[in-house]
Amino acid sequence: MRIGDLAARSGLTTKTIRFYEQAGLLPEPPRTAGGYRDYSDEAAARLAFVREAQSAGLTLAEIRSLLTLLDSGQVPCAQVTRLIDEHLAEIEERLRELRQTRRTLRTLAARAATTDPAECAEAGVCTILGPMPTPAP
Amino acid sequence: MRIGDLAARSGLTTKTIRFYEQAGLLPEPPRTAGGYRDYSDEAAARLAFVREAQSAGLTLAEIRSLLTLLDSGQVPCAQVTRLIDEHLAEIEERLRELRQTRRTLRTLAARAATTDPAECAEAGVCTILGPMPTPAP
DNA sequence: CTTGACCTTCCAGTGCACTGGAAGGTCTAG
DNA sequence: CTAGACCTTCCAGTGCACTGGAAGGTCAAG
Repeated sequence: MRIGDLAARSGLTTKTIRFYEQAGLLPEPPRTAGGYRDYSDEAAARLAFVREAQSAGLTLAEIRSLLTLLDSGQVPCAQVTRLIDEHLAEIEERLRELRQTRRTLRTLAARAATTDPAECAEAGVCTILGPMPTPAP
Repeated sequence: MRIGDLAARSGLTTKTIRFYEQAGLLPEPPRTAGGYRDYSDEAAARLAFVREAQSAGLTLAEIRSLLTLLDSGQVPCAQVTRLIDEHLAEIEERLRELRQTRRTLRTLAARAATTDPAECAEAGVCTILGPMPTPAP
């Protein structure tokens, strides 16, 4: 599979795939006689993993270290488990934050729904952004 | 309140606060005779709102447009409501994504827990990163 | 043999959200 | 009056994750 096919299959650009290779996220594939990169299906799975991890908020550096560990084969799996657990904890934290923000925005939305534009005009500022029920962190 | 106090109160740096002012997120405060910025308590609330919105994944540009709308006073509150609803939808989407990733990582963790390091050594690659139960998007 | 799609490397630029540092002004305590 | 903390502006740099473009090579179809 050439880089264009892999790009199409993974939903990335060829640019991004070369960038990931250079960043150590994707191993250098074999080349054809003409010098083209020749990917196996495994590469697509790897890219999928990268995107997955990325959407979890992991940086490319973190993903690289995770992949390097996974790849090295002679890795203490316990360490892999620890890494995964760490990232799970991070995700839980982000979930909590997001839920908090959703709560805030919902409050905002409710206030906006019951706010008369006229009332906004009276006060100098739209009353929606008033004292917020935002528990200080 | 001077910028250092505001920084301490909001958990930001003075640099960041000036940056936010320059970015149009925080109105230019009045100055003391000596030229120091002189903030009211409202500024702290505004910064809290910015951080809140930011942790929801909104960019500073989005937050600025939201604040500008809220500030202009003569804004159709309906439009504010629409904006908030949009961002709520985005948050819901991010929550969905995060939950999916959490599922994936948990599967990974479970596999790692039941994987014998010896088995990893046999296959060229740690078996944890195998075929993933990742429903293609 | 040429056209066009696709590939190669290399280097530079973008957008976001800050962050650092220089050079200098202000204010309070001793 | 001076030291030190804190403030000012301005400009440049950082880190991340790409993205664009130039200059040129490869390959299948016509």
